Amino acid sequence: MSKNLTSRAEDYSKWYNELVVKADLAENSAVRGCMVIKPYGYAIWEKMQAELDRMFKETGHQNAYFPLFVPKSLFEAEEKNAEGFAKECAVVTHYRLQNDPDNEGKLRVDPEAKLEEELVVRPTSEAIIWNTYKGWIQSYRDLPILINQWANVVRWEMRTRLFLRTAEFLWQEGHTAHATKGEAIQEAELMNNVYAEFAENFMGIPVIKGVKTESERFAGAVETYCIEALMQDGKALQAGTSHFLGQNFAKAFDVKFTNNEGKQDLVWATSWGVSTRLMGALIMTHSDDKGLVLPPNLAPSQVVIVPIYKNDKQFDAISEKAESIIKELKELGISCKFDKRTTHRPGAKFAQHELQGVPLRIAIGPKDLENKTVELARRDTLTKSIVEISSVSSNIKDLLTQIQDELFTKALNYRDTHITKVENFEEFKTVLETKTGFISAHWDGTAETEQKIKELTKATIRCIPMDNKLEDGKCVYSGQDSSQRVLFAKAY
RNA sequence: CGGGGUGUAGCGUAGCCCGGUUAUCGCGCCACGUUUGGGACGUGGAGGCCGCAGGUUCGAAUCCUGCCACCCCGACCA
Repeated sequence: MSKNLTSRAEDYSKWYNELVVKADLAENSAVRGCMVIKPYGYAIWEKMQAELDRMFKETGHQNAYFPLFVPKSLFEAEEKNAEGFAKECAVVTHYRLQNDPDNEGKLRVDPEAKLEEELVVRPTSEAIIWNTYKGWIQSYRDLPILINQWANVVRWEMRTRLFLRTAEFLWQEGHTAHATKGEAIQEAELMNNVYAEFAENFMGIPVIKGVKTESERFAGAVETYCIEALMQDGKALQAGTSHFLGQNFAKAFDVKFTNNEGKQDLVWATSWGVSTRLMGALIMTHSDDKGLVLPPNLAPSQVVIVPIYKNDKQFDAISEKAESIIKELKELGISCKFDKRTTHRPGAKFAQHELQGVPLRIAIGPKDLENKTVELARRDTLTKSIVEISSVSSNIKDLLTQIQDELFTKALNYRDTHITKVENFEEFKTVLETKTGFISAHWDGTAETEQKIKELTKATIRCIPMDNKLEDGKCVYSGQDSSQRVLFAKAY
């Protein structure tokens, strides 16, 4: 194993894969396309979960849990949804194994144990949930239902990449039921806003809120809202989606309610989700050639203390200082780890904590003991300073806030300088190949043009921004009239 | 699912074309000692059904056949 990561300039996707493995976030498993999320990576995911969960509850949602398996007949009920996911479903057909008579010591599927009806391993849970909601909803008094579930889902992807696209992934999926169309749309927009706020304020990832075009829309949705982020290599990443499902699932599962005028009506629905893919977004937004860079909000340890000593006496004196710093930080709500491993030398520890993105590092050695100082190093800027030990905790508190802000600002600057307006298709192709990033261009609104552009350039319409201002123009490809610009990019 | 490639120790590899003692090297691992302000050094040590199953041969990591797995490029996708 080489000591250094492949640089981003050399090979961005190699850099990404190495970083995930070397920073101990995740690794490939014995199961094709499925990853093992390791403790350090999972700790970051837990930070995301905790904050999202808090935000969901603050907006009135409750958690529940629905089955992993969906009977095929339920799965196929909403046709568009079923058709959209059919190609990537894992299906359970049998329920028992037996000893293989032709192959000693091996097992085989018991041909007698075939299921009456196949079970689809959920690629998403609308079907099983709406089948359940049918029993819960009779009157407008039963609405709204505002439920989220934390779960795993399976989508049998042809090609997978750690966190960005795995056959099984962790996510949350909200599924809400409403009495009116307006209320459901409001919910879908609200949750997209929650995602945007989470991405920007908590993860430090600037996002563009928008709606998807018809061809990019979630299978079964009437409208798909999304947040789109831009990665360091100029490719876009869909970081979250929120769908207004209209009455499609109510129709498919016959979910009706009596409104306050005594009339039967179909229920309006939304669903919304973010996944462990956010880990990929996190990595590709902030990290550098030395490894992961974590915004303080997401760091399992926000600060690490590395002791430097020549003998036990020095170590004891340093430990005393370290423990008192940790106590002060704890009172300020800051997490700090004292890396007192005797099995690694300071240089190795520095390198490891940089690789793992710990926002701040304190080093305490004999010189510091003498001068009543510590060395404080920032992961994001890789700068070091000598700080009086008496003021170190207040210093750190301010610095963490500053780092969180600066990471966002830096990413925002990059993003904003990588949205390019183009007026013709030549320019479109040139910008896409050389500058990369988002391209803001007029589009005639047809799926044909969208498809053609995708074939020619691999760029897709990432979204039609929410606050888009109307502007007369000509479609960048067809030359037809257009009333607004949309954002194109190559995407993950 | 189409095209290409690769399987040798925990990881990365040499050897394979042209069969022949004990399968190469680096990292990592273990023990002891010296070290500790940016990935330490020395000495010693452990670790291999050479992807699996057949075949050819006196002899196979090496040649042949079949199978399996994985990777890359396309198509598909959060």
